[in-house]
Amino acid sequence: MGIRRSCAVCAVRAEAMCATLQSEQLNRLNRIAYRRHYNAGQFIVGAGQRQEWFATLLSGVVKLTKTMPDGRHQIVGLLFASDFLGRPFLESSPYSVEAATAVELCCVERSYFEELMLNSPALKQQFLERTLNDVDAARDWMVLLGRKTAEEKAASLILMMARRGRTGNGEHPAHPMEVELPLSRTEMAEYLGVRIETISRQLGRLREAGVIETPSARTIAVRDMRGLARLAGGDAA
Amino acid sequence: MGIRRSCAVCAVRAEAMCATLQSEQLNRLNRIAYRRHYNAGQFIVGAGQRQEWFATLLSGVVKLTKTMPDGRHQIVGLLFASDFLGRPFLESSPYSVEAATAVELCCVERSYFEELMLNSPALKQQFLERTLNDVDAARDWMVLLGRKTAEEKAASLILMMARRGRTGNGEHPAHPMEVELPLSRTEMAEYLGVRIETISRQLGRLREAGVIETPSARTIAVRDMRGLARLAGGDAA
DNA sequence: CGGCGTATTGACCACCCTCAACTGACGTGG
DNA sequence: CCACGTCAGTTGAGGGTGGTCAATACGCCG
Repeated sequence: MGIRRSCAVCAVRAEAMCATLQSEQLNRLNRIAYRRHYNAGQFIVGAGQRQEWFATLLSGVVKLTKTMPDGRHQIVGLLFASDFLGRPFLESSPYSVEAATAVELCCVERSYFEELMLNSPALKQQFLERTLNDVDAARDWMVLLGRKTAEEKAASLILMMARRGRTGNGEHPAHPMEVELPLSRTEMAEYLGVRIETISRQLGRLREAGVIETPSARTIAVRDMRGLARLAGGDAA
Repeated sequence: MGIRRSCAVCAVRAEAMCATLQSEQLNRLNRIAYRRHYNAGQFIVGAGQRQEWFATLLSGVVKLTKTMPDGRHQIVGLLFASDFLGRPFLESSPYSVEAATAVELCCVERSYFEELMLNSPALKQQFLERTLNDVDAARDWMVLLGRKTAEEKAASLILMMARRGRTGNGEHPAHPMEVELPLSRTEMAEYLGVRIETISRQLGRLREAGVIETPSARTIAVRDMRGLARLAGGDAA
């Protein structure tokens, strides 16, 4: 208490989109931005729904999912800390947005953000480059979904998580490096385009191959990063 | 002869990104833009290669493909007339770019385009909105790759082509509506994440179901658009 | 007509899906 | 303290979709 929440002490400030803002704009942002909290599993925005605000993800993991008329799900993207949440210039969200873990957001009104983008070329540039990266990431994932085997898919996911969720303790991470999965087996399956049983079996195979250990259902220890990358089918995907 | 190629008579001017440019900028563009031609199958930019120019696609179809170390291919995007070709703000192309049909491009130097985006907020806005649409399209395709059956994939592709390649002759297109496929069977397979033989068989099934006819290998006549959409698994993907 | 590349068709099989039973962790209540 | 229910994950058995390999048909061109 006492310390007002402020951009100055924001944990993701350096990596988030607002990093480009000038002090004057930042002061204003500081006054009008507000927080939202969600528990794991809660819906944030439904598909086809209009979202009246945009946000930067402060902590937790958010999943973007699409659902077919008959109920088949596909996770089409994950958001991590410092990522932007929202779809400007479109009336309704093209997918549903859901908290995969407990989530903390830093939000601004839709209209404010759109105005800010008009007045701040640097912000727009930031947003553009992020969006271009999103396209690249989505296309990378298309290779995984369309061309990789179940084992390669599982290995690729663990690899991605290991690279994202850096422990941050220096150049040479601990061996075996532990990865906390923000996804349940069901969510892993929805992300990789396979069934949950297949996930279980492939994790078993990776364990038998000696490249990972599974101390608990949500924890994976990578024993052989090189071998894992090889089983993932090469990173040129 | 006589008529100098000019933006004023450009067939895709209204839909292309340069539509936002003011007359002064357009005059300059008119002087320095130049054309490139490619035959079907030719490489335009190799993966990992630096592209010294960007372009608007005047005619033809361009495919963006990714290749795994062992040679597996996945088409991760198609470009049609008026689409933008290039990846600003990145040193090397994240995929290889190839002509699917004969292709005509209207090109400008990379440095010129990047400068133009700095000076023209409207152009940058255009580009941003296009890129956001690319993300949405890629994510739609992720649903197809991860969740649809082979039959749904085939139906979805034909449906997409039917909607893209409008004959332009009014509200009620001819019945049966003919679609000229810009892709070979191999390319269809690489786009849908299946084998070429599967494409053949699924087209056969759609023919037996009475929703399409195949007058020639590259021509598909849609007899029952509604039925095709149903077999495609619903458009909420 | 022969040759070549593309597409189709057939036979077989493997990978992954489906359905089902089982295990383990956790929480509640008797 | 243990019985019981619940939920997530694992494991097993069997089957279907789509992959693999091979032969055949078709279209185009010299």
